[in-house]
Amino acid sequence: MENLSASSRTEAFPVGLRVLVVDDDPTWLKILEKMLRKCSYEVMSIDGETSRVMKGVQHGACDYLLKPVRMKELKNIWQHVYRKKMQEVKEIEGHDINEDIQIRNEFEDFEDRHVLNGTDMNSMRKRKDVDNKEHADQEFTDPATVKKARVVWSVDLHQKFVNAVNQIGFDKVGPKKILDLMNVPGLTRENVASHLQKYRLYLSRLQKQNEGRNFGGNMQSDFSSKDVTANFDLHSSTQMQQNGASSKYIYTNQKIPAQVIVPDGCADDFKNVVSLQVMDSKQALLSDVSDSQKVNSVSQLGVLLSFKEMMPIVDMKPLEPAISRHQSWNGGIPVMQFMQYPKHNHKRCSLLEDYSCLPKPDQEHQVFADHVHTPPSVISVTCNTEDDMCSVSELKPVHTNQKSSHIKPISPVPFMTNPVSVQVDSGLSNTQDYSGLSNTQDFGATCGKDGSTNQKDHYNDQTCSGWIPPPLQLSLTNETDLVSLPEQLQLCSLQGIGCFENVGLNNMEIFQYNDSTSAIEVHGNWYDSLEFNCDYLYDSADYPIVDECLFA
DNA sequence: AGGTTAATAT
DNA sequence: CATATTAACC
Repeated sequence: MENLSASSRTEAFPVGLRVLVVDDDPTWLKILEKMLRKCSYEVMSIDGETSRVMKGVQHGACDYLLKPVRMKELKNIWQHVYRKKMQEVKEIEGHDINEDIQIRNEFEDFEDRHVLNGTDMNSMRKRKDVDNKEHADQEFTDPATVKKARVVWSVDLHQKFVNAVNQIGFDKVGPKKILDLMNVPGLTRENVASHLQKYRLYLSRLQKQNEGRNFGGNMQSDFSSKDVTANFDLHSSTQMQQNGASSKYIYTNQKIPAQVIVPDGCADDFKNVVSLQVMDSKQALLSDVSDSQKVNSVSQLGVLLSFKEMMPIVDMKPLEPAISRHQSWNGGIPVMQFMQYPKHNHKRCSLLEDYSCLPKPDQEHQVFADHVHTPPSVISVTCNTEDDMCSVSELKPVHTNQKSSHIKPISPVPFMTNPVSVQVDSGLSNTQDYSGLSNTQDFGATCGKDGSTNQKDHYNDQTCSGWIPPPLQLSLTNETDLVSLPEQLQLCSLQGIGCFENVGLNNMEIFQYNDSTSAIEVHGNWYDSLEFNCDYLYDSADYPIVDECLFA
């Protein structure tokens, strides 16, 4: 229903339009007009002459108010509007709680501002109070009496939030910006601020855990994480520009190993977090990395995947070798840790509710971008159970013959040469529920419980005790072999993997899974350089478009 | 004016 | 208890 034009306001009631006839009190008229216009109601100011009122009703007026307007009457009208709106919302997209909230909030807001605080509405207020008492029994239907609903951060809402954060850039986010981007009616800045607070807390918690796990034991000072908070402020004034070229970020140290933590969005039970640790080194080290790998002298990437909420790091040994090497390369350079975020423009980043989609610091991007020529990457996967861990591979190239592997080596990408180590830890965890998948609950079980297994065994023997040959393979390197992950991980890692994109493999893109299908989508550069062949995870058809710019 | 943090409410 | 809201501070 359209609104009546101003000119028609005092005259005839256009046929087919709903008209709300109100008294001509300027104050009320203004209030109601504003309040109802949003709902496609037209507020009219006329006298109470019966004929005119009748005319209005005949032409669709759903109600009318005569002076003096009482709160009760106003509420009734509002209720009408409210119901109508709700119905419309339902018809369109099912019940959207946000709409509901918005409408109710609007009314309350209106009530507070114009009634409770109105200087010239004292009498009205009194009446309102009386009315409230009189109709206490029907409050449940009265929107005005409904307590302000708490915003429920549904998956969808959170997704919007995350998307907004991604677009803005983690280092530049602010409740206001996020609110604007989210464009969710009824949502307030405070709501967003609150959620942001929780979000940050969540991220910091994850990072903390991750740090402990990765650096706590064997890693030393170099990696000792300074402040958790540092993660959030990637000082770098990184510009998240995908515009590409602009490299504005000031990176503290390019050689700093970076750790990316990726929260997974798996189901509650799946408390694991996937974190990616990226290490950059210029040395070609990795001699052991592989023969097959031509290590270039550029940067190496070590990617660690760990599952969310893991327990304290149990054992880092599997990674030790790699790490030590890294250290040597980097010397005492502090590890830069940050949360991994999807590219801003990842429209595709639709991870479920979980916080997996973090804004991505571009620093990484930048850093790696510079190193276009990186050595082949190697992936090492380690799976830590609560007690022990299994490591699949190390920096060394894995010589696997797994044909089964779903991984299909992809055309080697020249620049994608960094060795990538993936560590998957599974632990117990708590449970935040930003997860949507619930497939990995028993991930730990799959890992050898004996814990004694050492990485080598693992990666040479995939079937080593407890270790279940994972179907999921991340093959980041051409020659490198695949890494296998426990099945349960497959899905989980989805998210984690997605994060790779930002990890500085400039080519990596994120992939996300859809809630409905859990399908993962890989897009972006990721597979430019990498090849993921997990059919079950995603369809090649769905592969995102490769960013050709990178190849240019 | 907004953002961040702490307190409080649910 | 986890999370949302509110209030108090930068």
